[in-house]
Amino acid sequence: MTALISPEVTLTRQRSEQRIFDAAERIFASHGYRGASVQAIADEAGLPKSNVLYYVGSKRRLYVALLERMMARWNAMLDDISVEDDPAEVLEAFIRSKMELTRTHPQGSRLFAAEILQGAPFLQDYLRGELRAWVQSRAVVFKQWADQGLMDPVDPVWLIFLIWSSTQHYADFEAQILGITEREALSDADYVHITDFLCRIILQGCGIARRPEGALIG
Amino acid sequence: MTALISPEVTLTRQRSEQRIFDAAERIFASHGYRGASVQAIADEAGLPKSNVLYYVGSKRRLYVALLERMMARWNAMLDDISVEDDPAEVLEAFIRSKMELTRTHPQGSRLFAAEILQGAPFLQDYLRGELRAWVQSRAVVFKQWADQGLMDPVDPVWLIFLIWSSTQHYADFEAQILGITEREALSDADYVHITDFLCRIILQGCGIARRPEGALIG
DNA sequence: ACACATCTTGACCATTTGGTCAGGTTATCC
DNA sequence: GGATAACCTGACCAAATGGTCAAGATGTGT
Repeated sequence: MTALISPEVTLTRQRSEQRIFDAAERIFASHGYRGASVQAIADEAGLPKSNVLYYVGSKRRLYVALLERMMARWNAMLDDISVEDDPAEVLEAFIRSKMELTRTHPQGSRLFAAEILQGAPFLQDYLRGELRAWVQSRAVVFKQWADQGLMDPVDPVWLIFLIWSSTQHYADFEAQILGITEREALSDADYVHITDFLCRIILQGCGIARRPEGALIG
Repeated sequence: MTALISPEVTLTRQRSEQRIFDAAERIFASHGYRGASVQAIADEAGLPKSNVLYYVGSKRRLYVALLERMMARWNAMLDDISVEDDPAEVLEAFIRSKMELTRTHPQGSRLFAAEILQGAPFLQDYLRGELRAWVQSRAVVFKQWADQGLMDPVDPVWLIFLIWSSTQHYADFEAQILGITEREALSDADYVHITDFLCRIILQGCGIARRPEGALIG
């Protein structure tokens, strides 16, 4: 096939890796790192096992690549905030974008959950580095908002975890939710309702006036 | 050893099963059903593999027994409610007991999460039967409270999921939480703070007056 | 048409998997 | 001190595991 200058990537390779990655994400999401077998991933992708290994090198490398892909999506969602911003807008945007990540990438969300469940051996650096810094920087701003009387004085870190957990849940526990609510799947309309619900409860729960139109209240 | 009338259980058996169950709960919680190996469980329990299998019969039976043990704990937590009850008290008790389950049985909580993550193949009946009925019966009462103006008209089912998710999170995502908050473990004091935080946000978020002392408000 | 890198895959390997079993040890009741 | 049921475990098994490799198929730039 085409003789390419080193770092470039064939079309064939792109297509195969796409199939493998998507298949692997499903399998790893369901069964975790150890519970997933290369054979199962190959079957899911409709390729021979040796072909899968030709592209990804090893099960471990494939898993790490998938985690990195998911962390990249996560990072893409996180934008900066400042004290000058409106708490209502920021928190609502935060909830909505996190929920959107769950809705558009349920498998990736579950993959992430499975990794945390096994003690996050592959994510220690990320959690203790980037993500910790991210949380702490938001926490500072939340604290300032509370000091200014723009929201109730709640612990910012638990608040962030509340938003993460309540949205993440709709990917990780989808099977439970579908079983209980007698649904085949969660529709886009369901996601709209749930997101509105969460925005409402959490903003009101923090004592944040919703979209105060004007400016400061304190 | 003692010749026992059939259904009774030896002390030796009790002790061995205890060790095996606890070890298995840890391993299954970390790695899921497929990812856990009998050998790993045996090592964790400090017993030869054949001895583990002597007691539990098979990996599958062990897993199912553990799920049942966890569901029993869950059921023990769920008590009945009626329209006459005080919404604030009921919701707060609900949050507190769910959080207590998470705190006292983190491994079991994670085991449950892993089972749901893999699509809940062993819990379909439970989810679509008992648990669905439980949710629906609470939903009816919540709805009546809302109609009486005792709380905001929020969807009861999403509210229940919010409580489940925000509490469950502290078991399932413990590794993430510890990494981000620079903790070695969550202390009892942490749990108290988090529980208070969640009660506060969720009750206020639903427009429920906290412990109104007197009686109805509507 | 030739060269050459990419791709494809069945055969194969050592190790681990869940599970069985036979032959033994232990403990307690009578 | 037997009798007997419970307990224990190393040896073993077929199947599945992650991974390697060699030999060939494919495609494209020149």
